[in-house]
Amino acid sequence: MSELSERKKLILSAVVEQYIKTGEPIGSKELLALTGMSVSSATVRNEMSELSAMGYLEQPHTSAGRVPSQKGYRYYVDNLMKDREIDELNRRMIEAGISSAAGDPERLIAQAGEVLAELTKCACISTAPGGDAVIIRKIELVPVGIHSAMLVLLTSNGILKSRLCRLDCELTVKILEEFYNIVDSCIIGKPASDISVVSMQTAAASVDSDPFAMLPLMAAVCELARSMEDSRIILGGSSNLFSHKDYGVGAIELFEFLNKREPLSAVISGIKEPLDVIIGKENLYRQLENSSVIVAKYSVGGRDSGSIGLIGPTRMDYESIIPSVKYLTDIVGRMITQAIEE
Amino acid sequence: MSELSERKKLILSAVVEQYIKTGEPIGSKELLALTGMSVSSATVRNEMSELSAMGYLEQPHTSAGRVPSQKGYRYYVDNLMKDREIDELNRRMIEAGISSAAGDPERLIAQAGEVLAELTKCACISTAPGGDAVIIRKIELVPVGIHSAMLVLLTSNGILKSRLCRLDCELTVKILEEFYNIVDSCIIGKPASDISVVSMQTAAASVDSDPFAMLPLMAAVCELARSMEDSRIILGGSSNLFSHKDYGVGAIELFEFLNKREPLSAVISGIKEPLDVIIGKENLYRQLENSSVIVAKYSVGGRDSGSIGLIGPTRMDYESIIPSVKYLTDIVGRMITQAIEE
DNA sequence: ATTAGCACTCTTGCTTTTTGAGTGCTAAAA
DNA sequence: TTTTAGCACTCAAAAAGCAAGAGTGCTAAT
Repeated sequence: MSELSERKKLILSAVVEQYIKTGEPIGSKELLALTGMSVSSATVRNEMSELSAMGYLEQPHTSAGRVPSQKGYRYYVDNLMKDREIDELNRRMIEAGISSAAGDPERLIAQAGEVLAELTKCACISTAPGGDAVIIRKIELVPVGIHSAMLVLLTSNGILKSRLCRLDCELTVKILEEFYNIVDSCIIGKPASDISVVSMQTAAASVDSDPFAMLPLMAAVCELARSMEDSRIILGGSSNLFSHKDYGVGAIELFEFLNKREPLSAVISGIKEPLDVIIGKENLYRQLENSSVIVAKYSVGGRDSGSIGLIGPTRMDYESIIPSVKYLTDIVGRMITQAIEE
Repeated sequence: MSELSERKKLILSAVVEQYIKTGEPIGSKELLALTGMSVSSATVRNEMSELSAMGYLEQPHTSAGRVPSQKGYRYYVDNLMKDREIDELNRRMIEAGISSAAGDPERLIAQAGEVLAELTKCACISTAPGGDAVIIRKIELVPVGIHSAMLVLLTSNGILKSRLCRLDCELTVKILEEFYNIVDSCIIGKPASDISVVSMQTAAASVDSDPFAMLPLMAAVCELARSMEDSRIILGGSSNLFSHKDYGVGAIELFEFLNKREPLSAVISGIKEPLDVIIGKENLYRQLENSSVIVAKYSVGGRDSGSIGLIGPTRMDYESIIPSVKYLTDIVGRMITQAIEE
């Protein structure tokens, strides 16, 4: 597939990089100045013309310069781009930005997304650590009033959710006791995905005293367990999208698409490589056809646990962003591993 | 100040209402058709001309109809607008929208804001219940690993915050015990605003064993107490602003302004009336000069506890939105009161 | 105090012109 | 065969011009 002549590679690469920098189509003269090649502009024009025919470049209209096509970006990312280390500056920013949230995995991921988004002027979607085997570690029921209590649920990946719930009857010591019995026998140590409405109902029914007292509590447990799954997706810095004139008013549509949340998990999950770049129309969703997505997985304790994805215009600075994403997933993985395993 | 003739009032009122409806400037003929007055268009023109001179109306350009000026809106809101009940439909929507979050004050406010924003196509900023006298009701420290524990803090207004924290040494029973001692004696029952870094440090120093073990925990308590204050502001439905063509591209700037969060508390606090309308340039911030803000306070157990504010274009439907806001603050206040006091 | 009539002003939408960057092609040169 | 100079051609974007229409403000009559 790498059948391009060296000169073509040089030209393609220059077009991509310059276009990323300026956003303007590149003409033959400009290109000449840029690369410092010692041929005439006519020669360059011929080469560009061929690159167009091959599908790597395209022109907005007949009398304009060239811009990279989707295929052009792809070739650039796969073959031409240098594999840089992360900028010193970016590294510092990332470290400074996330250090404050070091101990708390959920906050850490949220913070990391925020920092990365700010740094790259992209939107960031990420998943809190989790994966297949989230098990419930601990449940506490803290009485708040006579009829209400705060239910707190803690999972093996260090995520905590809470919810205030109201009882129909008074919250007696007996009820508390029975609640903890059920919890200890049927919930603790189980995967969160196993907690279903029916399993909770049968558990509640097995209780000595009034089982109806237990129901609202069990329902709340279910709801929390469920929300563990749902709320894993975190969106950060989505308003950065407005700063790119590439999108124009389309930014609004994209913004609203991202804010729907539901489709996002499909966007960043289901990659096989540790880092993947999806360019333009390669995306599943029409709404992303002018965007590129860079996703990387992070792993906790040696196993894949979540991923962090960046969304920005196709014309994004791949060469500098990719190392940042790589670095971030790396460090975040290490930090969470450290926080959880003692 | 109510020195306008009846006819002028009728005209001003019609201009405001029609402009709110269509967004187009109103000409003399259209106005005539609208009000059904039995005079000629020339007369109406004279009246409009006077209203312009008085500052209640203005024209985008010489040959266009009139639109309300800021002063015009102000007069309309203060004197002309009918004091309606909330629409049956809106009431239903609100009730349906917030019922699911009934038990949990923080979620309730967030949800209420979301619903109100959706209903009115405005952005909604609100403050979670709190006010001066938030006291700390309960603190739990749930061990997670040997070196880390989840700190959970619950306040009198039903808000719960949690944070995972790491210790430098092992988390022994002794440390737990001493921690709870400090908590019981120095923290529980105190207002959150009293929890300062120094008071925590002295508390930690008073402990038998290694006081350094306690420090990270105390720091975390501080941080949580502080975050009670900071995170009270909730922003909802801000992307609705994009649906108003009034803002044009200015919507982006406004959106970014709102997303900064910091200035928002100044926007919705500091009102004296139970419900206040701030129109256009009356706002403190330049970024809001084309917006109006409707703020209402809600009270929990008889005392002011927080507020809910709507932000939309100056050309918003005051007459129908105001009753909705009034109703929502009312019902939210009642619900939280019920949830907290048993 | 109203009203009819009319001249005047400006936006809006449309078409036309101009300009300039950039190409593609051809024919000559290397 | 590859490169280059030269030139005609294309097309978007900016500028300029034009016609229509809505709406006003003023004046003089009612």
